[in-house]
Amino acid sequence: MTNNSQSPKKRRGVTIMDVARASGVSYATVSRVLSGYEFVKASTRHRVMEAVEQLGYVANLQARSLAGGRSRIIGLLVPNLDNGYIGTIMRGIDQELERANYDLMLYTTHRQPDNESFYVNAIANGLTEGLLLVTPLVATTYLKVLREHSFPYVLIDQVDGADNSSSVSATNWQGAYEATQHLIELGHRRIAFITGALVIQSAVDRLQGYKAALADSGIPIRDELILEGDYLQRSGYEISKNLLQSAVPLPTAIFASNDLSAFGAMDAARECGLRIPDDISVIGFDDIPQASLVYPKLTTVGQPLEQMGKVAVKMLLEQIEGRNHQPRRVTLATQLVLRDSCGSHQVEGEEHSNTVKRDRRKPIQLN
Amino acid sequence: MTNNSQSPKKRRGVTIMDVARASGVSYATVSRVLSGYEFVKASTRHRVMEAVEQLGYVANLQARSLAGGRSRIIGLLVPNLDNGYIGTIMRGIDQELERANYDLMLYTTHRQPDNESFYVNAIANGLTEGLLLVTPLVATTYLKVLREHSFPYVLIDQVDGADNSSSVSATNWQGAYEATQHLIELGHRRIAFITGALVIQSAVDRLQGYKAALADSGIPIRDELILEGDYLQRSGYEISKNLLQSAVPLPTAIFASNDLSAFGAMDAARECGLRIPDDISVIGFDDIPQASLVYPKLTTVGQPLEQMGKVAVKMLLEQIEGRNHQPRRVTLATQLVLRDSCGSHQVEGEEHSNTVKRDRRKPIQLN
DNA sequence: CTGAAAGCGCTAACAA
DNA sequence: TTGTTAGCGCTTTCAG
Repeated sequence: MTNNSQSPKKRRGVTIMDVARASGVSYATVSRVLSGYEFVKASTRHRVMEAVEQLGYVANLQARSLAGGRSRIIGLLVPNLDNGYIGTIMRGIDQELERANYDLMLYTTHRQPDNESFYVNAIANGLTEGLLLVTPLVATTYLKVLREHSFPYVLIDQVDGADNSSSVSATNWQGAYEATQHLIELGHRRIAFITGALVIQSAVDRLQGYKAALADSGIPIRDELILEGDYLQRSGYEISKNLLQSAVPLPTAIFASNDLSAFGAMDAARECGLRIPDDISVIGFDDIPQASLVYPKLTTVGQPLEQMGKVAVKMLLEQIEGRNHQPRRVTLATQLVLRDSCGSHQVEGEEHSNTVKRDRRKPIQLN
Repeated sequence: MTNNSQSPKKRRGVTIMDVARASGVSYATVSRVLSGYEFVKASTRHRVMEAVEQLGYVANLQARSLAGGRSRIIGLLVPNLDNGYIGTIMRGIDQELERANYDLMLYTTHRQPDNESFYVNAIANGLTEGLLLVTPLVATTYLKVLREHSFPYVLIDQVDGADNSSSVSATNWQGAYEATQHLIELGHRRIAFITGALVIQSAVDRLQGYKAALADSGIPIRDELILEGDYLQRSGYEISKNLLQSAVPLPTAIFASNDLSAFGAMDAARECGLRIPDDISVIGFDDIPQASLVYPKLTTVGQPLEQMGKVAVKMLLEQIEGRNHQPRRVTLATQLVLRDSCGSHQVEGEEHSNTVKRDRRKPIQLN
């Protein structure tokens, strides 16, 4: 009978026992050395380390974690991997995790949005020491689960309105305000706004910022210029197409709630024979990597995505390592990134009035 | 003395024991039910499942895996997360993993390229059931380790020349051949080529494909038009800048070994006052998402990155699930993606000769 | 069909 | 300073 077992066999590596044998101590001592326990005779430590080296021993995370140790793994829950947005945040997360010597488990939920709660369960029960959530559309139901277990987690680019969760987000309101103001200063008066899905707080904040800026400049808010989108390029395109084909007079600028929908708007504008920025200005939000690749390069409100990832990790580790358990809400500043998709517009029958100037951070000029 | 333990306390969830108690069976039976063991009385199974449901039991992966079960986690080792390339592959991986109900552990090695072997160790010894490697620059040393442990792994976009590893890659040679041929058919004769790092097999293959196409068309291969790059935008830029400032006569087309360096080439061309594709054509390789966003949209050799991810997962699972252990090398077809960055060039003193036509797959026209 | 029991590799008291 | 030992939660024989 041949020995081709059907089930995958577990191949075992060098264990702590092997090291113990090789260095002539009990395996508890090996464990002590490995965990950096202080009171081990230097010579013993030395011998153990040598054996470790020699045998190429690497700890078995699961056993360690099962036995009450630390897995040094944190989980990242994201809706999908479809655009640079997540990727950029991940880069920040990854960098910070590296510094702290943690590993990353990636959970994608593009699957069953409802079932996210299952994940959370599995995770909380499982090998992860903490969770990073980039899930704008979460049914906040499972945040409760996490909190009940006092399981460490941090929300990214999302706040937990009712409850108190730690979160990292950006100045959505202000970013939108400044972007709008920028357009106004360029002379635009008819500024269309494409929202994100309005169940998302950040989307609402951006809308409010837009409205506030208009109001502060005494420009009437026209409902027909506010279109509800969902942060996707496709909807940005369709909404804009529709708008540009029907609105009279045409808006002279479109402010899209995120870069992706701004790309859609650009496509639509082009298809309608409009030149950007000559005939119409477009401004986005996020500053994902593609923003500087499209043509013309997109002027946008930069979110410090990478930074947000980093900060989130820091906050999470604070919780995990027991330094701080109070929920903290950190808000990072957005910054207007001037590129090529916005141009000035001659306001008819009005000399270029000195529009409201507020104290504000200097936008940066990028290429 | 207050009870604020400094170390993160382990919070325990519902265990198999709880379920056993609740359903009045031994915990071994619960385990059986959970693992889909056939010979359990239907009624028992039912009772157990109910308890599971009711208690919200979720298996502890580590315990399961430690005890010889399956963790259903596979590891992905990547150099970094810096561009859409990895992201696209990941998307494919993720999709396939979802179907098979596995989770993903992400290891980024942008850190210490040397230390990758450490990872492999840690992983092989750890919680992962298999490994996907997207590490073009690996010191193949640790592949040996994996093989010795007969640990399942699959290389993506990379082949293991000497040894026999399972791998998924694309038709690099042919893709480059076709791209070059395309340029030739457009009338180009002076075609510069920016290589990838030539320690990478795919980079070499692409170079060979380029040379072969030239040779087959009777066009001399000029060393001064072959520039060694490293797949990065920056080097693509610098190399091209340099070339465009010094070469006489100028090349009429640049074939960059990947999209990123093609972007660099485009930047350089623009800076030199050259219009694309009017003055100079640029063609890339990969077809990362950004390729259709840059201006003009990049004509490129499409690699089925997402598909490669999927196939890699399939192959890995074949190994893990014991269906197939022989190393398999799968090569997926590349496809020329025609966009806007290439134009025809009038060949001087030569009527448009009927260039070599081979049987080839039809390129696709995209926007 | 189901229970009992032996670990998987490691950590963390508890002794010595 | 070091050894002994009891689990962590689960899978898997081995007996019923």
